[in-house]
Amino acid sequence: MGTRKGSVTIKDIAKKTGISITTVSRALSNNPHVRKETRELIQSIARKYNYVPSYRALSLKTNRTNTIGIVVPQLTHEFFSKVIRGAERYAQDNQYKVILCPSNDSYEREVAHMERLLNGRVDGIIACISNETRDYSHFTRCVEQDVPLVFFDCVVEALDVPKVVLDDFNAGYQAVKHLIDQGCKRIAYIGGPEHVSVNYQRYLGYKKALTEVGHPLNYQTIVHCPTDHRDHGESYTQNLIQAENIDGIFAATDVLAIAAIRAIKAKGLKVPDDIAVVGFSNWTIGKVYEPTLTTMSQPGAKIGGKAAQALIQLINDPDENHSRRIIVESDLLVRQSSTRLTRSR
Amino acid sequence: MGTRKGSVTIKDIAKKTGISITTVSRALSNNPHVRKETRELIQSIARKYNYVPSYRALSLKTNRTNTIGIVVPQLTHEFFSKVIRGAERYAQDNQYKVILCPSNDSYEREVAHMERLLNGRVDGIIACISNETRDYSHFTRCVEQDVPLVFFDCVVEALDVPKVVLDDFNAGYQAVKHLIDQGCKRIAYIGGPEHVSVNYQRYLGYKKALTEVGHPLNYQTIVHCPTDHRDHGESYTQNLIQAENIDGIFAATDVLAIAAIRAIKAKGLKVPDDIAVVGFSNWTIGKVYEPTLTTMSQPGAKIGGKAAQALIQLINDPDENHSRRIIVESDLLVRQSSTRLTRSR
DNA sequence: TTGAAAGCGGTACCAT
DNA sequence: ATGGTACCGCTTTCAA
Repeated sequence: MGTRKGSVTIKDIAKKTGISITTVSRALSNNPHVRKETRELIQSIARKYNYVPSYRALSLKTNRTNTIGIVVPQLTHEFFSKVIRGAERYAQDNQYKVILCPSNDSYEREVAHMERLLNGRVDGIIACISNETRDYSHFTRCVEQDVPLVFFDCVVEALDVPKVVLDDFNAGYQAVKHLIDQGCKRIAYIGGPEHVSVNYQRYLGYKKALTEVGHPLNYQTIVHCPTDHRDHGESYTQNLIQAENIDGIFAATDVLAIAAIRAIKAKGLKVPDDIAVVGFSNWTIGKVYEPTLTTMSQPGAKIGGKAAQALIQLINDPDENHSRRIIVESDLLVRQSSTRLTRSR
Repeated sequence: MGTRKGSVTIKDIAKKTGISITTVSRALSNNPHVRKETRELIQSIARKYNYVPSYRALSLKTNRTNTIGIVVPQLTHEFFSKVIRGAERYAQDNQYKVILCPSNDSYEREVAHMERLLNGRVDGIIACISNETRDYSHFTRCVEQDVPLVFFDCVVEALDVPKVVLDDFNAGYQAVKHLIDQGCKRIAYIGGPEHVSVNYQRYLGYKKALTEVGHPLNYQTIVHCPTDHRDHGESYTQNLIQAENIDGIFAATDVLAIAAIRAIKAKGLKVPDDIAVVGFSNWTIGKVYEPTLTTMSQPGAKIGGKAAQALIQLINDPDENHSRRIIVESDLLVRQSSTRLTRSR
C-alpha cells in the first residue's frame, strides 16, 4: 500500500506477483520488452487493485507538473472569468491543470503568488498585472529562473515574453468613430485610471477619432476616474453633464457606461437621443439594461485560450521566439444606447 | 544545479561548501543542532544562489501537495466566481493553492476532472455537482480512496461528507412571505429545473408560504423552466401573464426575475405596481436594473470560505465528524421591484 | 525478456 | 554538532 491510504504502488504489485519492479513499470507503460502474458497479468492485477500512478513521484522524476498558474487581478469579474475559462479549457484539452492566483488587485498578493509558484510547482505562468503593481521584479525573477511566462491584457512591456492583448487603441477609435457617425459633435471620454495602459490606449483611440474629423478636444470633457467603480462613474458623469454640453460619451468600461446612463437619466435626459453612449467590454448587463448598451467586444475566452496556447508552446519549446505579441481584435456591437439615426421619433 | 534550469539544490550547496547534505538540510530548516556559524554560512550561500526548496521533492517526501481541487459547474457565473474567491482566499491564508476544475455542466468533464485529481495531485476536493450529473460513482470513489471531500450548493446527500449549503427552503419561504406582506394575492413561481435540489427547495418554500396563509395553489402559475436562461424566462413569463391574472412573481434566480420583468414591461404592465417581483441570488445586475431588484442574498464567498475551512479541517483531522451540514443563511434584500406599500403614487 | 540499482530532491533516523 | 544512508514512487540505464 502506498501512502495515499488505499492506494497501491508499483512496488505492491511487484511484491504481490513476485515480478520485479522494473518489469511491472514496463508492463504498465506498455513497453514492448515484456512478454505478453506477463504484461497482461500485471495489468489485470493493477486494474483489480485500482492502481493509479503517483502524480507526486512522476512529477519529481520527470520534472513536469502538467500544471500552469494563472495570475489575475480579479476573479469575480466578467472579463477575467472568461479569460480563465478559455485558458482552463485549452489547458485541459492539453492535459494541463490550472492553479488559480487571484491578486485581488493587491501588489503584495501578486508577489506572494509568484513566489509560491517559482518552486517547481508549475510548468509555466499566465499573468495579468494588477492595477497597483509598479515594480515588476517578481516577473523578472520568473524569467531569470527560466519559468515560462505569458502576459495578457495588462502586460509588462519591458519583459521579453509573449503577450496576448486586445487592440485597445483601435477599439477605442472605432467606438468613438461610431459616435461621430451617429452625428455626435461633443463627445466626452470617461475611463478608469490613466496609468493602466489599456485605459490609456482606449483614450488615445478616442483622441485620434476626434482629431481625425477635426472635432476640438475639450479637456473639460475628459475624465480619468481613480477607479472604474459605478459610484465614481455616476458622480463624475453628474459633474460632467452639469458643467458641459455634450451629446455623446465613450466610456472605457461598461460599468462606467451604465453608471453614466444612470446619471444621465437622473438628470432627466434621454439616451441615446440627448446623449449617446458607447461602453467597452460587452458585459452581460449591457444586453439586458434599458437601453441596451452599445459596446466593444472583449473576447476573454479567446484571449485566455491564446495565452494558454502560447504558454504551452513555450513550455514545450523554450527557445521559440519570445517577444511575440498576439493581438486579438475587438468588434463594435451596436445596440440601443447609441443608435440615434434609427430612433423612432 | 537542479533540473529547473538555474535552480540550486541542497546537494549543490553541500558540494560548494564541503558540508554534508544532512547538515545543509538542517541548517536551512533552522534545526538547532547546527552550529550558529555553520548555519549562517549555509544560509548565506543559499540566499546568494537563490536556493528554493523543490516543491516536487517535498510533496513526494511528505505526501502533501498543499493543493486543493475545486469542482464547479460554471466559471463565468457570479455565484460560483464568488465561491471560488472565498475558497481561494481561505486556502491561501492557510498555505494552500487551488486547482480549478470547471465541469461546464458536463457530466463527462466532471468525471474527467475527478479522475485526474485522484492520483495524489491534491490533498482534498471541494465540489458542487453539475446539473447533468445523475451518477455519483466518481465521488464515491473519491471517498473510498480516502481523499477528503466537501460538497457545497448542489450536494450528493447520500455521501457521508461535510456539506455547505444555503437554506434554500427557508429563503424561498421568506421571499414569498415578503410578497404576501406586500399585498400580493396571486403569486406565481418561476424557477429552473425541478430536479436540481436547490430549485426544488426554493419551490417548497414558496408552497409553504402560500399554504400557510391559505392562498390557493394554482399549478397554472407554477413554472419549472428547463434551464434558467434569460430566453426561457422571458417566453415562459409571457405565456404566464398572458394566461393568468397574477400580481406577484417569485423567481428562483435573478436571471429569471429580470427576464420576467422584461416580459412584464413588454406587455405594458408595471413592476411592482401591477406585478411585484422577487428574485434570488443578489446578482450585481439587480442593483443597477430599473427597477432595482428585490432578491434573496446568496453569499458565495462565505460558502466558499466555509467549504475550504471544512476541507482543510478534514485534511488535518480525517477522523472528524464527516456528515456535518453547514448551513448558511440567506437574507431578504428589499428593493424597488417589490415595494408596493411604499410606492409613491 | 527480466532484474538490480541509481537517481530525481528532499527529510529523518542512526551513528559518530 | 555533523555525517551516512535509507526512503518517498517511479523511470531508466546497464547487465544478465
